[in-house]
Parts: sequence; structure tokens; C-alpha cells
Amino acid sequence: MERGQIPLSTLPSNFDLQSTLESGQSYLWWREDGDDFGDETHHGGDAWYVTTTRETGEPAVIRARQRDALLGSDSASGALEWESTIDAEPVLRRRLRLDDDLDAIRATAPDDDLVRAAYDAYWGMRLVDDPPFGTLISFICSAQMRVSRIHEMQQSLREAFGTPVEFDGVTYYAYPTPEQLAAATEAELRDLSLGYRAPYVKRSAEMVAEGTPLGVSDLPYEEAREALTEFVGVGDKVADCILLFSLGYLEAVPLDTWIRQTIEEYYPECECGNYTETSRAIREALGGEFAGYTQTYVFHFLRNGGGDELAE
DNA sequence: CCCCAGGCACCTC
DNA sequence: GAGGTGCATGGG
Repeated sequence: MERGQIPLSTLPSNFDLQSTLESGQSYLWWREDGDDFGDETHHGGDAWYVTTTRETGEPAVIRARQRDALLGSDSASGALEWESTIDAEPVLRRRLRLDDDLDAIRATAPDDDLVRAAYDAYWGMRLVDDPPFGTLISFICSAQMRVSRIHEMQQSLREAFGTPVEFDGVTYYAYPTPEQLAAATEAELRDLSLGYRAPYVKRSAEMVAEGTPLGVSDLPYEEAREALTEFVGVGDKVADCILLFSLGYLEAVPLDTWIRQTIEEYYPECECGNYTETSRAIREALGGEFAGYTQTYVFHFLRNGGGDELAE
């Protein structure tokens, strides 16, 4: 077993593992105790797990933990500690976007009460940079579904179809490959409580396995979004999530129920009647290049009740 | 019993 | 393109 730590003092700005992984961006990590998220009694310090793929194609497990993230200011405090079957540092740097300069990103955002409160409340939260296939499948599952159940579904998919990996005396399961999910039957997927999303997951996994490109990173933003909607179960909103959380389009602003309500209450002039135009307007209102970063702070802030305090 | 959850496919017009 | 419906499942 390899291990290491990444001191916060080596990063361009603060980092908060818990906020990053509990903000509804990634459904590919899981927490040691397996509890649902969103409970206010939770105070951090837990171990988180994720799997990744070696160059050989074999999966690897990473365990990461951050202690006392927001206490004290000495360089050792808040360090991201990890243990793994591989050298996890480059994987963590990429997948948790540790090299992002949050100050520079925040400087592009509007300085209004909502955005200021959201950034202040969860400062150190990063966007994730997850593998595109897992992001595709997990956000297909996200339609009309609570965050805690989206996590449960991905856990079920891993345990039912993923490759087992031994780590520290325990068997874990890697996120399924496109081939593994394509080989699943719709009935098997429905048995995992995927509901009407089961055929979408199967058909999109088949498309990826048969070569439909998921990496669209050479396309301009709106063309990339359009291309992703070719997958079954992927509309504009889910496509934006894939672009933002796994393909590096940091300007993507997924128009979900929370952001639509945010637009109605805080940016009513951005409501244009259709997805494309409303998307352009809110993207500009949130600063353009990093609008998705700001959106993610606002989403997490509002979903945890921040809007109630702001209204008082 | 109701309503809702990080929507989407499919059907009309 | 805009506008309506049906959709699986679980929690409050």
C-alpha cells in the first residue's frame, strides 16, 4: 500500500474535501460510513474512496481523508492524506482540481449578495474532474432523483457489475466499464431500482462500448453539449453536467430546478423561455469563463438552505 | 392519499 | 421550436 499527503500550503488556494464531494457534483466517490449526505451533524474528517483505472486497464482504489480542514492555519492542518494501491497524488490533483486558482476564478464572478455568500460559505470547494463514462451514467440516473439515491444507485452498479479490487484487506468494486454495463440486462438494472432510467443506462453504455465518442473536448461549448444529447437519457441539463464535471467546460451552467429557481429569484432578466438562450444569459451573468464554478457554489449553498438565511 | 426529487423521451401542433 | 404527458422509485 502506498500513501502520501498533499499539504494545503502547496496549493494555489484553500481546499475543502467534504464540500467538494458532498456538493452533488460527483456520484463516483463513497464515504467510509456509507451514510447519506446532507446531515448537518456531519463534521468532516471521514475517509472517502474512489476507484481509478491504471494504464494496464486494471482498477485501483484510493482512500482520501482531510483532517481539520477549516481549523487552524498552519501548513499541516487540512492536508489531503491518501492511501492507495497506486501513487494517487497525480490522480487526486487532477480529479479534485487541486491546481485551480480559486481566487482568480472567484474574481470572474459577480459580486452580488448570493454569490458572495455562497463562496464564503463553502470556500475551498473545487469542481471535480471525473471520468466521463461514470459521469454520463450517474447523471443519466440523476433525473428526477434525490442526491442520496443517486449515490446509492452508483454504489449498486459498482457492486453488481464492477471489477473487484482488493485493498487493505477489503474487497471494493471499480465503477463498471462501458462493456460491463452494456452486458447488463434491462431487468438487472431495474432490479437495482434504476426505474425508467434502466434502458437509458443500458443503451448509452452500448453506444460508448460501440464507439460513440464521449470525449468532445475539441468542440466549442454549445456544439459539445449538442453532441452529448445524442446519448439516450441525456438532455441539455445532463449534458451540461457531463461537460462541467468531467470534460473541463467550466463555463457550463446546468439548468436544473435549483438554478431555474435561482434565476427566477435573483436573475429574472436571464429567463429567456428556452434552454439555449437562458443558458447564454445566466452564463454571462455568472461571469462567463468560470460560470459553472460559480453555479456549483450557488447550487450547494442553496441546497443546504443558504437562501433562507439570505432572505432574512 | 398527496407531492417531489440536479429531467428526459415521445407525441402533438 | 414550443407545449403537454408518462415515467419508476422512495421519502416526507
